[in-house]
Amino acid sequence: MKRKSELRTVRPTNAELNILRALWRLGPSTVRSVHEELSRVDRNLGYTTVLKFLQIMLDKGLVKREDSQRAHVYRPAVSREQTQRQLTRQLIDGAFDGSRSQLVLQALSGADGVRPEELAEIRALLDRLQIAQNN
Amino acid sequence: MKRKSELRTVRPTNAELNILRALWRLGPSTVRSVHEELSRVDRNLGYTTVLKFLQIMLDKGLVKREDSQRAHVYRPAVSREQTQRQLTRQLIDGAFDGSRSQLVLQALSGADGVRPEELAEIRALLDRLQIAQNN
DNA sequence: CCGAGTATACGAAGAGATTCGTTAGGACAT
DNA sequence: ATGTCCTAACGAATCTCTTCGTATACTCGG
Repeated sequence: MKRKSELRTVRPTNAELNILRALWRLGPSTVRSVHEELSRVDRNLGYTTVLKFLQIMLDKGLVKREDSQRAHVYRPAVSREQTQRQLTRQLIDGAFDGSRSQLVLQALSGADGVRPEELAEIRALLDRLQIAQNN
Repeated sequence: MKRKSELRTVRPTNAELNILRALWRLGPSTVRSVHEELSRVDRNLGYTTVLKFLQIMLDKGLVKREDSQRAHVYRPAVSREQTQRQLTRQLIDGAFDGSRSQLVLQALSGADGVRPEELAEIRALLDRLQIAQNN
């Protein structure tokens, strides 16, 4: 009696996030595909574990399912960007007292490896923001 | 038989992070102080709940305790910055496939409220990074 | 039709996180 | 000394997350 009552999107747990990442990489996939993909990294991950998670995530509304075929096909119901936004906001609120820029500074400082083109991209975004503010 | 075996710092849970934030704000505090501080936001938080968490956190090495007085005084054993770094790294790895700059772009875009001085600060940091790279 | 192989569904165990109730002891005013 | 008021300590209930074992059902080649 709760399946349809998703006003806001649910926060994926760590394990769920792993599954979502596989789905974002692979696109619509069977349980088997997802399991194989994740097995590359975690050798001991069980098939039914993945299946169970996908069922849970279906219930939470994190994935959608096409079950016309015997092997059901799952796909993400939340976008990568949307999820990244959600988790980032959560971190900002939870650990940076709501200060977006503190997070940015944290992420950039001690930066051994931010590539030049990334720096340029960030700089470009800053320019756009600053222009927007001057209006 | 595990108290002293902290090679790396433990990831604080959500509730623990709340307590740490209170301690970072207040400085060394009794259970009562922390409880009062957190009660402002969560009206229903019990005193013994806070006490229990502080005991757990002491065990995990997240806080230190001065128990010469009857009312023990707790203080953070991990710094705010250290914890922010840890959690940020975790988010980058878990949700941004290790790309620091993707997180930065995410945090800045859709930015309704990044104040001008914050933008300037970020820009200054970028300058420093770029100079460092040209050496 | 039957068995081997592959799928989903279900339940439950075990670990971790969260929250308190209850107990017991110290301080101190009466 | 006794009752009141704080305090810490424990243990336990509850919830969530993670992981599988087992049961059951479908499919297809022989």
